Amino acid sequence: MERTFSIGKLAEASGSKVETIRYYETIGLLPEPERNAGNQRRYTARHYDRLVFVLHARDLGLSIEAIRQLIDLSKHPDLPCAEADEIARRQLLDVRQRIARLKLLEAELERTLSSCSHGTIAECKVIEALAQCGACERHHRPTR
Amino acid sequence: MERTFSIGKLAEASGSKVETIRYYETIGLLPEPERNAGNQRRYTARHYDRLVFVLHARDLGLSIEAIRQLIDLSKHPDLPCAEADEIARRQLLDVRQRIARLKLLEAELERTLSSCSHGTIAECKVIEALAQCGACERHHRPTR
DNA sequence: ATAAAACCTGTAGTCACTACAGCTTCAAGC
DNA sequence: GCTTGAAGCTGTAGTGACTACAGGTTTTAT
Repeated sequence: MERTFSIGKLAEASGSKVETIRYYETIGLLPEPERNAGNQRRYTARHYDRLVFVLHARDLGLSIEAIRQLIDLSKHPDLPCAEADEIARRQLLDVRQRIARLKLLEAELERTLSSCSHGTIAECKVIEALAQCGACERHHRPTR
Repeated sequence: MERTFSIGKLAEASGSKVETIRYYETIGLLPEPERNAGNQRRYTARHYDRLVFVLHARDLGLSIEAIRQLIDLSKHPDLPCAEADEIARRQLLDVRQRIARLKLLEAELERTLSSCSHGTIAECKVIEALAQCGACERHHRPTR
């Protein structure tokens, strides 16, 4: 019979948390494991593999829904992989957009900080800069 | 008497939403405006300024809590601005870390996608790559 | 045998909104 | 002045992806 381990060991081995594992089970991302005589979850290496898959995908920024789709896809190994490819491609586009946006924020914060002459709040450029409209993409009317 | 406008006009002028404005009021980021005879909110230019300040700060990634601190600071204009400066500085560090992290993800997704030979799911590198450990920073034991 | 650590379920809290239900009020056209 | 539809009101629930807690049971180590 297969070697099994507790939820605590699985959390430790995977670098995640006990609560997260139980949460993934309730939303169906992890299959329900067997229980021992005392009703405690006993995991196998297959659970570990699945959990690591989910954690990696989350680390890459995939939503739970996207991961669910990938798992569903992997249950039909003879289908073409265009869909899986598409999920990753969309994610890549999204990551690139987030990088671009964050770089704008970085520049804006640098601008904000460099203009601060460390006086009192009344003359603080940080607060002032936020009240004004720097590299702002928002559609609003100009400040008075 | 001052010119006032409705919550809808304020939303439109600021590029935000009616619900968001009411939400900011309930959590104390916007002061409660006067009401007209029919109990509807009537805003002034000062409300608009405050809202734009909050929206800009949110766009820059500041948390509601950080914005609350900045607003509190701005009520004491004679204090030194070191604290406001510090909030922006922490935010800049955070933004830079997020950028660095996203760039790792980008590289990983590129790697994942470029190795896909567009066959069937069984041989799909996208799913396979997620199951394995690329540029992964997570502390877990190696896959079998 | 006992005590501490780990586990269980179920529920509530987090953040920053967003959506909805079921009302009241306002503005424009006739 | 009347009607109608848009806009406003309050209060509550839902979102995503967990996280924390209360109050119990089981396992493990001594």
